[in-house]
Amino acid sequence: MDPAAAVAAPSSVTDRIVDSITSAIVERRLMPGTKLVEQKIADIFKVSRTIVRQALNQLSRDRLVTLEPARGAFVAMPSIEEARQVFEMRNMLESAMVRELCVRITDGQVAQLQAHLRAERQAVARGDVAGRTRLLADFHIVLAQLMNNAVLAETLKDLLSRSQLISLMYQSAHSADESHREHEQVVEAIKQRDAGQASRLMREHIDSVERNLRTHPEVTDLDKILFNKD
Amino acid sequence: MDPAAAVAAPSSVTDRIVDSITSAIVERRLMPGTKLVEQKIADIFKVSRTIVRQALNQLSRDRLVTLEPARGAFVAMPSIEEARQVFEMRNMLESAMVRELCVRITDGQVAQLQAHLRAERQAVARGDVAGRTRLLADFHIVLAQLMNNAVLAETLKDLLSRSQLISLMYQSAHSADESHREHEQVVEAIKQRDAGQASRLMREHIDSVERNLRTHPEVTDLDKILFNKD
DNA sequence: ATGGTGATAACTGTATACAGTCAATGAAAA
DNA sequence: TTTTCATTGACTGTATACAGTTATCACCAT
Repeated sequence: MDPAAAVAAPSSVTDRIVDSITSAIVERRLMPGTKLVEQKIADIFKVSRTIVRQALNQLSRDRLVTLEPARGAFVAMPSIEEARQVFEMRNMLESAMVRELCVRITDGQVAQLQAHLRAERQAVARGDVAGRTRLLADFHIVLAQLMNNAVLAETLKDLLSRSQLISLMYQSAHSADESHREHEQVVEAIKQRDAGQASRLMREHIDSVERNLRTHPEVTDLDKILFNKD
Repeated sequence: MDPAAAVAAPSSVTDRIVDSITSAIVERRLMPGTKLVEQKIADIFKVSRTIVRQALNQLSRDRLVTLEPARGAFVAMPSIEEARQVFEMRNMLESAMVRELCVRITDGQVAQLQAHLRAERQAVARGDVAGRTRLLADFHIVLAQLMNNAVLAETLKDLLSRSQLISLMYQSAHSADESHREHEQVVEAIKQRDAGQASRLMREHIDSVERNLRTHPEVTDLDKILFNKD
C-alpha cells in the first residue's frame, strides 16, 4: 500500500471543485481573504454557477471559506480564538485516539505507521516542501483510519484542514523536522503499547505546534492591498 | 437564563427549513427512510426548489438525510456500525470534556448545570415526552457550551442529532428516568471537581445508552410499505 | 397467475435569466 | 484638496425552464 495516498478519490464535479480549492488553500496558492468569484470558477471548470455555489457552500461548512451575504465567498481568516478552539478539540480527540490505539492496534498496523514515517523522513530529507506538508498532516489522518471509525476520520480531516490554514496564516515557526521527530516518538510509544505515554506525547506535539504560532497574522490588510492580484 | 433554550435562532430561510426538518426527524414525525420530495417542501415553505436543495445538502452533511443520485433525499437510516462509531466518538469527546470542566468550571456554571437538571427532572416527572427528550439531549450541549469552545459545541450538536436518530431507530430501552439520574451523578462529580470520576461516569452513561439499543431496527422495510404515508 | 416490455408521469440535475445588493468611480460642492 | 452624492458596473440571490433519469402502470406473452 502506498502511504502517500491517504485520501479518497472525488466523484462528482462539485467534489472536484471542493478538492481543488481545498488544495489551493492548504498549499497557500490561495491566500486568506482572497475573494472567490463564482463566475470565474465556473468558467475555469466549465460548469454553471449552480455547481460552483454548491462547492462554496460545502467549503463554508468546513470553515475554509466564509460566505458574506450579498458580497461573496472569501478564503477564511481564522482568528486566534478559533485556532485555540480547533487545537483544544484536536487535543481531546487525538489523545483519546492514540490511547485507544495502544489497546487495539495490530503489529501490521504498527508497520503501516512506520512506513508512513519513512515517507515523512524522505520528504523532509529531500526538502520536498509540498510533499512533507501533506505527509505530516496525513499522519494524523492515518491514525484515525486505523481506528476503523469513519465518523472520527471525517471530523479529524476537517480539523486538520483548518489547522493547516491556521498554521500558514499565523506563520508557524514549528519546523517540519521537529514535527516528524515528534511523530516518531508517538509511534514508538504506540508500538510499546504505552497508552499514557502515547497520549501524553500526542498532547505535547499538538501543544507544541500551537505554541509556535505567531500571535499576529502573517497576512495583513496591507499585504492584501499591495499584492492585490487579478 | 432559561435552561430550556440552548439553541441559536435560525437566520436565513434555508436555515429555517434545515431546523424544521431536523426537529421533525428527532421528534420522530419523519420516520427513517421517508422520501423528502423537493417540490413539496418548496410549496410548504413557499420558496423555490433552489432553496430546498440547499437545505437538503446541509442536512446530508449532518448525516440526517442521505442523498441518492437522481433518486432524491431520504431521512437517513444509520447502520449499527455507524451507531458504534458515533458513540465511540462521543465517548472520546465528552469524557475529555468533563475531565477538563472539572478543572476550569466556576461555581456559577455548576449552578447553571443544576438548574438544567431541575428542568429535566420536572419534564420527566410530568411525563412530557417531547420536552424531556430535548432536555436530555441539551444537557450534553450545555456542557459543551461551558467549555467556551464553539467548534466543539457544533460538532457535539451534530453527534447528538445523529444519536437521537439512532435511538429512535433502534428503539432504545434506556429510560428517561435512568438518563436523568446518570446526568445528576455526572454533575455531582463535576461539582466535587473529581475529574476521574466525572469522566468515568460520563463514559458509563454513554455506554449505557448504546448498550440499550436493540440490535435490529424498529423500522423495517415492511413497515415502510404497510404504513406508507403521503 | 407470472414475468417481461414499453409508455408515461414524476422527480432530480444543471443551466440560465432576472432581480437585488454592494462597491467603485467620478463629478459637483465646500 | 477634500467630502458628498449619484451613477454605473459587477456580482450575488432566487426563480424558472429544460434536459436527463428513475419508477410506475398498463399491456402483452408465457
